[in-house]
Amino acid sequence: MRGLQAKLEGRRIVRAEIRCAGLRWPFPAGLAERLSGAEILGFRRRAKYILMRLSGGDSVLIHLGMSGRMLIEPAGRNDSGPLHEHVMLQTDAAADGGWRVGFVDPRRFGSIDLVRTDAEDTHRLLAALGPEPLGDDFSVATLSAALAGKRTPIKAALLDQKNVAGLGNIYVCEVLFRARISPLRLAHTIPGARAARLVPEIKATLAEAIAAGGSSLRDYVQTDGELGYFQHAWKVYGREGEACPLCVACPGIQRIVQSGRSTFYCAKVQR
DNA sequence: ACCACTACCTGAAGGC
DNA sequence: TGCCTTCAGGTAGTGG
Repeated sequence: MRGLQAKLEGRRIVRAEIRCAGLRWPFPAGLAERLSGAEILGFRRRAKYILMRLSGGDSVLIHLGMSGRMLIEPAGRNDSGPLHEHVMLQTDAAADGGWRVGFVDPRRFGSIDLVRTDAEDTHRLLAALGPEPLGDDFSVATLSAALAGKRTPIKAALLDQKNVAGLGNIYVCEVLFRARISPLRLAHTIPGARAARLVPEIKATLAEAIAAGGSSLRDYVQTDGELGYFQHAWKVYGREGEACPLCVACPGIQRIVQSGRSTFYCAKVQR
């Protein structure tokens, strides 16, 4: 997001190449034509979506799925880019020579759609999303209300984007560990003292992740091989069998499967 | 209504 | 060495 804003805001798209019919869903009709010639006015994030606002009243709704990334390089290359670069935009030369923006997504879980800027939040993918965890709308009171009466495990409830938007599997594991709450505990037992522990940990974990430049897949190596990703700070995720950082004589970090997803936790610390 | 489970996709990693 | 299987992730849709 920060790189996108710094390099692309105020620039005009002079070329758009669409190299496949779609990813998670088909691309909207006329995507290349509606991108070409538009000025990039700004960016906004909502949950795991990026919204790129264009002149002309369109916003581009982008989801990076799990393996997607936006590759920004100085313009000049005329080849088809790296493997799995499905969409490529080029901006005007201006003072810096322009940029080549590639949407690269090997596993094709990402998506790109268009939505009218004045109705962004009514898009079917955004309409039902819960509050932004870093916003004022997300509080002990609102999370408690969302979880009240739910018989599903808290792990699944935090992954449900209707309750809180933007948490993925890794962050939910980390957040529950930091709040010392068992992932198996039913959601309706969280409101109250446990929610009071959980909410600050959700905010702190996401704030740290954003400051560190985001997360990365355990099995997906960035092409630049750059280190310094948030994964180095994971306390439980991917650490099955390792010692729990908070207790000495416990059996260590366990891996279980909930809702078809891996959960990592310490059964002694998390209750 | 609520909740659990699966399909979608590709590449990495592990087993034989 | 190389083929085959398994697994990871987010979310819409299905089935219970």
